Amino acid sequence: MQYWLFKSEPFKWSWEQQKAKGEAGEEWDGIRNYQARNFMRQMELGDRAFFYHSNEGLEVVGIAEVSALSAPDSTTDDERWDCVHIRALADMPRPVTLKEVKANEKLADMSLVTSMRLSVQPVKEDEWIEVCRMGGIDPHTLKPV
DNA sequence: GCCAACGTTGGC
DNA sequence: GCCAACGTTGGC
Repeated sequence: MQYWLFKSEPFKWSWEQQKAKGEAGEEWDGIRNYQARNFMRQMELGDRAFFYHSNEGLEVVGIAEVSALSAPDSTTDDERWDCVHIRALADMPRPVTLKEVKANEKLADMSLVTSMRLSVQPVKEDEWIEVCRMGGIDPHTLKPV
């Protein structure tokens, strides 16, 4: 399994809206960046992802999973762009802020810190575990700890 | 609201 | 293929 991070500005598409979609999940449309698109093409069903609120909030608010493989983005006719679907799995019992991530030496190489503007990012396994620990969630059961 | 970082576009 | 201009992202 691979790990990822999706950024969204909450006034455009929030974690609350994502959760409201439930099991059905939702298309992660609107990505117009090659790097982000390429990461989505690498995703597999069941890959886990952090849901991060940018601009407002600036924190990881929940955990989602990839629920559909990358396919043409329905919001454009431009063949270059495709995207996955994701489904909300669990709230972060304690949202992990960007400030906390930056303050944690173990997360110094995390894309959230080093590639600030990238909206879909890979997360290494040890980073995944560390952010889960900070957020008070068990990375396996997704239950609060 | 500002502005730095950075990706994309287009002229040459 | 270079690089200046421009647009967008996102933290502050």
